[in-house]
Amino acid sequence: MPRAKGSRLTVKDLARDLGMSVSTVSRAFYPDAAIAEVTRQTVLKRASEIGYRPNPFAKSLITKKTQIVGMVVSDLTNPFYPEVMTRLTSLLQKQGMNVMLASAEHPDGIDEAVDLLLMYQPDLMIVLATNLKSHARERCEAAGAPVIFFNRLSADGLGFGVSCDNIKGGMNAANHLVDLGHRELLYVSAFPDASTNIERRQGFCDQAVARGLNPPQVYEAGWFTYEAGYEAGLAVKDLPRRPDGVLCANDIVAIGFIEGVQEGIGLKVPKDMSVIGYDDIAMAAWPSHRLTTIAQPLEEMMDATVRLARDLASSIGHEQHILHIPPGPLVERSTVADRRKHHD
Amino acid sequence: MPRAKGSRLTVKDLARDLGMSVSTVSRAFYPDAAIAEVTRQTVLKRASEIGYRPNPFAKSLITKKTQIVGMVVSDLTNPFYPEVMTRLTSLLQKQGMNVMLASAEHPDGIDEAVDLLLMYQPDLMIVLATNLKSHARERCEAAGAPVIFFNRLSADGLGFGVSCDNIKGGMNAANHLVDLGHRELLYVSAFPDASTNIERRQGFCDQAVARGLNPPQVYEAGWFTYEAGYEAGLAVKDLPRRPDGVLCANDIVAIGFIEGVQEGIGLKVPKDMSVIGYDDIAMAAWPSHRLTTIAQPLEEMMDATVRLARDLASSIGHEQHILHIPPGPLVERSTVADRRKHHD
DNA sequence: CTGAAAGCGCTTACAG
DNA sequence: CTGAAAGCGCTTACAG
Repeated sequence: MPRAKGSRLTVKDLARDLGMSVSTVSRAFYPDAAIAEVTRQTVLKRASEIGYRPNPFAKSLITKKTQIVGMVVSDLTNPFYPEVMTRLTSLLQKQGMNVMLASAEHPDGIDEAVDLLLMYQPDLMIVLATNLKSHARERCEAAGAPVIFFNRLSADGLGFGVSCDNIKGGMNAANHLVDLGHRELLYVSAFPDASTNIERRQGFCDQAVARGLNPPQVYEAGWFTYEAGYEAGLAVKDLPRRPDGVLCANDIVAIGFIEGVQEGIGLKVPKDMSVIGYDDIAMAAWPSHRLTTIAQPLEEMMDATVRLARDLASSIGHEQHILHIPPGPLVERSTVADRRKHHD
Repeated sequence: MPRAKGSRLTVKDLARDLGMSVSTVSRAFYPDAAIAEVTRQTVLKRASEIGYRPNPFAKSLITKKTQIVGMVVSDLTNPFYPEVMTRLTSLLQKQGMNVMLASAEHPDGIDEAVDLLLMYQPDLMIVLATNLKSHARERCEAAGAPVIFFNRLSADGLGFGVSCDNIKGGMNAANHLVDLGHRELLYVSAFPDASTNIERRQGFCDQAVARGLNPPQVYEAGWFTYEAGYEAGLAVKDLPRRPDGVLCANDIVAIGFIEGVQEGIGLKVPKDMSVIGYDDIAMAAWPSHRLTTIAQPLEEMMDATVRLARDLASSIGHEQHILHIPPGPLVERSTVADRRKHHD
């Protein structure tokens, strides 16, 4: 028997309806509570009939658990993140957690976004944002909320992280190019303070040298965007040496880069220059691009994140650590050529 | 003087610290409360010093306002939505509202996502999702939360909506093509239950007829995705009549369509066929695509949404209505040809 | 296994 | 303008 129009049903309503005490009714919603199974079933049945659900706010006041995970995003122009954000949200919801979102338009706004979310005392924060030098970790820790950095490391290497092994990924790209006879490499760098960018570059450059090449040239595109990649492509003509193989910091940069190289200075990919991306976003497979790229092991990364989230939210102790998941495979498509026949 | 490690500061702590009553302290946070201005300043100053902020959950228990807006998304593969979602989130945050996110992987999951959000008794729901035949509006209304449909209409035409005038947009596209001498039009339709799709189609087809052409052919691509557009492009060869001008349901469909037409059946855009998109997403301007498109008046739409959100959240009465904002301009790029010279 | 009572952190009539 | 008290909707020792 629903009551006044606007207001939700409360435990009291349900208790009165059932002729039980509020304590008993409340217990029915907790699997571990001491309550007769038959009582629980009666309560649950009636609750769903009349549409009663415990008010999560009142509940959190007692339990000190909010079931809320705060999610901070900023790197919006990269299609990788919307997908992660949205799929992670679905997965977390299936675990009974709800996502509160804060978006920072600029990498420097991350700390602000974090503070906003912290007001709601989330059980956990997940940071999908770029900026290595934010103070997100300290702030969350001070507020008692553990943080997971997804696809990023925190500035100090502390906190929880889920990341693919970007150094290894960079190495794989270098090996692939060297194996196919490339001799002069280039790394197109994106946001300089992103750990992904730094690690991919390091793996790529070190491995090139280890394989006997000159240290790769590095072009600082500055951002993880199509536009930055395009500018980098245009700028290739001003490089001291013309590269024959390049790794871009991620797919969206690579797609812009290829366009810049082809339209701006008339070089052909992969005939004149091979290009590899990183992420394997949906767009990389489009006929328009057919980008060869290092895949991210997205499923594994998300599963690991959700598992970690579940544990942390229920206060299961974990040493802070970074989960390094092996990089996904190098997906061969149409932007890398075999140059071995051209060399001796 | 902060207290025990884990726990947040409370009004009591601040009151004790200041030698005031909790009532007085509490009042300092409400602009309309009866409190001496000097007292308020003292409280606010000390609060920010020791880092006290009222617990929003406890607060909402009394005020029945949560400052939460629930946002439902589903149309994720369309880059239009991540951008809207994220920018809307920023704008709402500036108004003191917080966004709780639920994502439905499938259009049919929208109602489920809505229920989940409703648990948190949001002051307002915003639906960014596709499906015209969900019961989102009824459910939200039953739960006492007003709904704004962004870029969509509800199935029954009720509820609040912010939408560009898609019929007008479709007409503009038809006029542009007819003006440039196109004679045989095609509409590439996406999700059949999306109001945007239906309205754009209607405006386009009706106006073509009004201008003396045959009714445009319609190809049902089924989804707002690149892949659906690509398939549609491939399918052009099976059409009874070869179109010389086409409007796609949105940009991402258009980009896929063009690729399909060019790669699959060797026609050139715009030489053999002109194509217009809808939305003017960032990608449309990329050198890879240079898509001619009907822009959405995004800024106006978001501003209108935020204004409406503010009013509704603070219970300012409004008649339910759809805000129809005039469509943005037709942005001419490189996918429409002038065919007037070929006709007499 | 069940119920009466206390209390989570707040706000808001009600007196003064 | 200020404070003491009641109460928002819940959970959880504490008795029984």
